Amino acid sequence: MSNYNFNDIETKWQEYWANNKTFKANNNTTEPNYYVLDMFPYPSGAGLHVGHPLGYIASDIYARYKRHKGFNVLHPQGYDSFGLPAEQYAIQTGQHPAKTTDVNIARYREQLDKIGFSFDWSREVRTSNPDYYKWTQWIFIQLFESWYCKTLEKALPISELINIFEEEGNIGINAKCDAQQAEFSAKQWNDFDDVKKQSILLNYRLAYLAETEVNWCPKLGTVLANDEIVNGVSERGGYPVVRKKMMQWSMRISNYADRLLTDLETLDWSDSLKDTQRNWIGKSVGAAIKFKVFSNKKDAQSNYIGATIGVFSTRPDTIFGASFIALAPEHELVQKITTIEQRFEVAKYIEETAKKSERDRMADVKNTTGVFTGAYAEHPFTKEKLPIWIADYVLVSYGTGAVMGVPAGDQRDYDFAKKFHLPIKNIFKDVDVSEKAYEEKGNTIIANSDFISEMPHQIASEKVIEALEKLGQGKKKINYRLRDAVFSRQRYWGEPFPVYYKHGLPQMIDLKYLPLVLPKVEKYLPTETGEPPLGRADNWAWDTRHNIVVNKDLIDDITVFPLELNTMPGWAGSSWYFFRYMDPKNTREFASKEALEYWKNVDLYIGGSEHATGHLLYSRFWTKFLFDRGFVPVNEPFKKLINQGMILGESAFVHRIEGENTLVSSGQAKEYKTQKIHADVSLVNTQNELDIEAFKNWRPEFKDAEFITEEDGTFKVSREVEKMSKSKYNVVNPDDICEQYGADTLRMYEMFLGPLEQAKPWSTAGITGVHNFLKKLWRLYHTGENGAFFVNDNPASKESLKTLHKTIKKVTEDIENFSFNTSVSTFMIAVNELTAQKCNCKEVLESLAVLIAPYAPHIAEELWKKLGHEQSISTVVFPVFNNQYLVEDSKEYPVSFNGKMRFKMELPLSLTKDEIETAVMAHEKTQHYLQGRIPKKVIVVPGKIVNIVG
RNA sequence: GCUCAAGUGGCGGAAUUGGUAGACGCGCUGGAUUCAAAAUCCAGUUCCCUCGGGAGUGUGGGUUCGAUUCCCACCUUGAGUACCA
Repeated sequence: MSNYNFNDIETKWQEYWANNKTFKANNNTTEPNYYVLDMFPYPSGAGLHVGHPLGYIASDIYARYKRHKGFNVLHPQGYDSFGLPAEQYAIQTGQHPAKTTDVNIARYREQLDKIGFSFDWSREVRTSNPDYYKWTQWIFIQLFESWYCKTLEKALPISELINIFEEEGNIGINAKCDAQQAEFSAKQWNDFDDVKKQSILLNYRLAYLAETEVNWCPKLGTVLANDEIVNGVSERGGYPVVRKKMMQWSMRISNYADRLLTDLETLDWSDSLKDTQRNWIGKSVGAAIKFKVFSNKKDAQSNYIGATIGVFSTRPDTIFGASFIALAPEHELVQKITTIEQRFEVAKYIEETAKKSERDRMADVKNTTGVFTGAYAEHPFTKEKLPIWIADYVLVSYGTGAVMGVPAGDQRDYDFAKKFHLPIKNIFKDVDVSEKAYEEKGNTIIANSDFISEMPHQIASEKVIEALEKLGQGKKKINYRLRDAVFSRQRYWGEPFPVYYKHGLPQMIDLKYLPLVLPKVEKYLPTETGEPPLGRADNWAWDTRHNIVVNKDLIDDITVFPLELNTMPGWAGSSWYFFRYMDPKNTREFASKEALEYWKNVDLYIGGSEHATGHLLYSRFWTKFLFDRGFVPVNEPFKKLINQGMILGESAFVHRIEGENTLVSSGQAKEYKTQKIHADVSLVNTQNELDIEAFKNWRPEFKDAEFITEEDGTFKVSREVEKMSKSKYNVVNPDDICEQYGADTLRMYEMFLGPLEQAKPWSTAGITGVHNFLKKLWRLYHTGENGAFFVNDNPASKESLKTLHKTIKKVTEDIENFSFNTSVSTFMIAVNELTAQKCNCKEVLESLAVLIAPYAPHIAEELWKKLGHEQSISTVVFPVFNNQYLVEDSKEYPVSFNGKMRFKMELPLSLTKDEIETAVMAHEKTQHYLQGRIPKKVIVVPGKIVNIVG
């Protein structure tokens, strides 16, 4: 007697894989290699729910499949273990975040192990481990020691830049750096003192220290990157965010904007994800135009105040429609150009707008406000004097922080002109702008515009740019929305910067003395003086004579200096971890040249789309940088990327009659005015019946509540699909599923739920179908007396071979296309057919076990062993599809005409090629299609398709 | 507002170089087995119907011998982004 005892089987094989290091990847083989990666998890205290493993299961199926196909597969896993929740827990409890993190990781590992993943755990990485963040610090130093040459479009060592400065100054340098950098000659450079030189170099370094306007979250006590803010509040916690100027480390990611954009073309990612990154980078092509500023309307050179306002416009063709210039309230020229009469008004307006938070400003979009500066800008062609206004619809952080107002061509300019009674000049042919602006481009023809009248808008744009260049008042310009990434966080639980400050200038600690390990602090909060938590550490100064960390009392600014108090953001460690897996134990390099050369980049990366503008962009940026500097051999980290869809929860609700302590079953709820209250899904069975007693215990405030049931006496809840989360009481734990149905059932069911990339609700109700399938599969191999294992060596029947090869074909295609959901169906059909055929043929059943192994590895291993094999099934070659088994037994021939027509026709067995051609030509539908036309050629692909060309 | 994705039975979903729509599973109905239940097995299950058939893949058009699939317009839902000049 032998039942499908999944718990025993799974425990047994999980131990076997661990003990035999079955999935250990080799760094040096002659076989082809393949790198399958999951986005490593942040180990939160809540543990895993059934949604988390979805992507891991998919990647595991693919990794196992690739092993069967003879690849040396790298399939590692680790933890993104620096992060906010552990720190906030530390603030509340005083427990060191490292401890919390270790506990959480242990729990994660336990949960992951139960699902039977083929991870190579010998390569585990943890970003919070000093052996790991040593190299995060090292990469930071490399960024600091690099600049970006625009001519070569690559990062170069800063030492080369210094050489150029010494020889030629900075006049010939085509670098992307801070725009304000003044020109200097070689002689001037050599005469600068060290402090001056260092501060100039900071303007070129890829990691640089600068006073920047940042998103400050007072509640979290830290700055946030743009991608960490959602709807004007912090992504984590939902706290308000304000703009604030602070001295911060930043990354010059904007240097890479163009490459990050164009190289998207080379990647096998989904279009929607590429689009998200394109939008985020936000390239727009247009013109930079300079307007001379005059103190009044009169056309006299004496009124020119010696300043120009630069604007950026994507529509230089509309320049003759400009009727005003608008500046952002924070624009640096505001003070300089405002006339005496307008000073008071302007100051008042700026004060008002400064008070508004980012959020208020967003909420207030429809409300057009502004104030006149008293100054005028000269139109470069008409010499007309356009009034200069200040308006808060202009953003200081985009373009130049100033726009030319063209009411006819832009709705915001139009609204502004209407409100302040500025002229609206129609510069479009046959277009009505009396009600609203005309923003379409299409085939617009320009009118009333001097030398560009009657031209289509694209040509007009080019002509205007040409003319501006002649005047020296403008040129073609490409603008990006992507801004440099702030890299400092005022937190404890992150990588310390390997930086100390000598006379206020940052100095890097040499690699030899890394890692610079996080110091101990008694509290994880900022200091009373507003310094980050590291300000509380006593041992936090750098002794340059002994190259060690010492007590900060010893700071003398001669040999002992203060260390940086900020830490790195969460994305630092996750931007390069995929390289570390290649050589995780290396103490001399972040990964050896050989390992990097062997594995190259990640072949398949699976993870959530929420990282589109964060992790995935930063990783690409760092990889390109490391590539430029020759540290890695690849320009892009992730060749193919799949976003798994989220698994949603099915929340359960009980209906409560408003104002009463009475709960009513969902079928009766329409009769009353009710409100819905979340009930824990574990208290509800698959028929949506609530366990009333358990519910009362769970929510004691309903202990005495009255329950209005259905007529049959049951109490039903209503269901709604929501995100799976603890607060919605709809979390399903994978451990429970493994316990009740087994890991193989969980794995197959998660795949069966629907397409990998699609969001879908979890419903435990349907799991029995998949579980039954595995039981049937088991029975297929146990047809002996009393359910004993039984196979025979008889040759396979034609029928069974057909079933088998149909299945091989479909499953292979499915795996290659990541349609894991349909191959589960294919397996079900195969098992049903083989059962009906009473197939006991060893040969067929062996192949079937291998086919199923990537999906349900435990049962496959067990069956494989019963079939008499010693080796793990994971070493077995995947079955190969053989067309002949389908052809020989098939009477139906799908027919395709020149790629346009397909139908099935009944043909006798074993026809020759010529006979098939004749039959096809005589076929009624063929005749109908051809309608007397004579085809040039008939192509016959055995058993599959007939193509008629002509 | 803009960008993208998706709309198919009671439910999750199959089916694309355009060729029998609804595979597979859940649920439901009936039957077998059982003292009974669970489990298992078998049959049925898009809708309408006068049992001959008719309608049908969000809506309306178009291309085609033929459209869930391609094209146009619209509606709905979801995701991202948002005063980006």
